[in-house]
Amino acid sequence: MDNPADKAVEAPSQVDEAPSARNRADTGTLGKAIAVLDIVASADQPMRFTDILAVSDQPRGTLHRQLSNLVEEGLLSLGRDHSYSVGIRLLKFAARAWAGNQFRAIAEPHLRNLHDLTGETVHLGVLRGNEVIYLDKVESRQAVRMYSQIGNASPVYCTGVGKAGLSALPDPELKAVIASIRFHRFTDSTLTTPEALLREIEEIRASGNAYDREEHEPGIRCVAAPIYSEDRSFVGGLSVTGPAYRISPELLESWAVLVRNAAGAIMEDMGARLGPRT
Amino acid sequence: MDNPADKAVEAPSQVDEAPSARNRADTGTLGKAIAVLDIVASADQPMRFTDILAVSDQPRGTLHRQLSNLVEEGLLSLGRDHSYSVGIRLLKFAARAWAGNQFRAIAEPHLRNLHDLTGETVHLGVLRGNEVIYLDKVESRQAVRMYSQIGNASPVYCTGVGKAGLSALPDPELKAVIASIRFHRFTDSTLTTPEALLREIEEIRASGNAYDREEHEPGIRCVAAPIYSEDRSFVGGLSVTGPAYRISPELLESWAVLVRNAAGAIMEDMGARLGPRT
DNA sequence: ATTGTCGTTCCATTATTTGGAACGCAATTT
DNA sequence: AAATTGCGTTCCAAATAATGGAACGACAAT
Repeated sequence: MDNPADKAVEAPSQVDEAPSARNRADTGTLGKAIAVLDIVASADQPMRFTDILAVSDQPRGTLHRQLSNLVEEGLLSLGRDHSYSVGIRLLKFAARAWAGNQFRAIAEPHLRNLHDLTGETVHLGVLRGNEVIYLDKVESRQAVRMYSQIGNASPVYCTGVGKAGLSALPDPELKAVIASIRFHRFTDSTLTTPEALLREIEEIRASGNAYDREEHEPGIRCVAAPIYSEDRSFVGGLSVTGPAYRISPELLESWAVLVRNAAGAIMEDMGARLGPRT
Repeated sequence: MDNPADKAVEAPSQVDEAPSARNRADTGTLGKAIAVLDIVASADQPMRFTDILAVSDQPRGTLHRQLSNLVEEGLLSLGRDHSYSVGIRLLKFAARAWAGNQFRAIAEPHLRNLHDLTGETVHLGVLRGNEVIYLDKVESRQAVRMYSQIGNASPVYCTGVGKAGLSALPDPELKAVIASIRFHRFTDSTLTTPEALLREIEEIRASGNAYDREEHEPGIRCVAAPIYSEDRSFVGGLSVTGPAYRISPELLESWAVLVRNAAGAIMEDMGARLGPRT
């Protein structure tokens, strides 16, 4: 594996204990088990015991019991070749999470409207740590299978929705999230340093729009805008995405205001339906 | 092969720990936390603390910490009105579970084929305890939104896929599952006793097909067939479903062989791709 | 003001997780 | 064939985290 520019191996004394108390949230035994689950879920292929042992920092015996419990609960499934993969029980949970998600339900008509206006694919996502999780999407040709994008987790620093979300975070949290990123160069345009990212966040805050200029996938551009609750306890975004050959930078920019308006409308609706409370 | 008179015969040295020893699978702290998660996920509406307290048999302090941990981990989300709902982090896990699921991938072309032959909706599901979880579906009009059925959990005893799956279980497990069912009468035709269910399982074993004759939803019929691994460690099924006004019992029965063939083809494919190993 | 409900916090007791070491089994090497 | 290596699994005393009864604070209704 090549580590060209992401040699930012450690910035040791950067974030001292206090600010980074974010991820050290002490969720006890559950947290450790879910961390193991996350390792398996984040892998591109089924992992065997030793693979997991290498990346988790748990001792053999402990890890084995954690995996066994996860399997027993149906959160993982253990193939006959001793490979672990994510269990189907999670489908049930996710189906409920999706169907019951207020934000998604409120945003949906606005996504459709934005799609009608632009003719391109519209995505809705929320920030979760240093990832963005897509909640919904609207596109013309439904040839793509369900679950295609929904539920997918992508990095914050090279997606429109991700950067839009970051721009809505208060500075302390923003710094904490950025500090937790391990930058990977997906394309020539990918931002690979905290400094470059921070600089762009400032621009996004000024303009109200984030752009993905083929930073995640070559040939894919998008314009996004942030969506957030008043207290910033909830942060997400929506975006319009299309192929570079069809979407010129100028066209993309002409959609910026539409995206901002849609984001604003969604926030207004959320305020109306959730917000009258102090 | 049928064990006709295996009534309440107790196999003394068998698993007679306790009738409910099944769910006492000792997954420790994790199991308790997931049980709480399941309570929230199974509810039709967001639950408040006291609601959960009433159905979980945990003391206040304990439950509160479990909920807090689940929220902290993103498996639950806590609304400002103190209501808990399933967290979006589960979407990420589920997306991986779905995309990486071998069974689903192998079955997909057969589902499409079955849909082409019948013109009606085809479902694929697996057994999970006394529920069936739908993994995939193929239908003509994609008007229904994604996640519509996929990931949904339905009772085993009143769905085609569920009863088909049950018929593939070895008797001890079958009895254990049936013992764990809390029967609910959805329609006039719903089976509501273990005896009636067992009787029907025998018929399914004999014929190879399970039917849902408007037992779950009025006006909805389906014919199903079981799919299982050789050692029965994995059990599921597939079905063709349609509205009663369009699907006569005779038509439904004429599809039975198609459904059985599709199920057989899927099992063959699974054997080829997973099975040559002893 | 008063009572009741609900969510939250506290802390000594208790039960669970922990993790180093050893085991059993294949596949590979000598 | 015998020895070795790699891998998943099991065991158990020590360490740690979960437990749960009780008290607290906020808010609403009386």
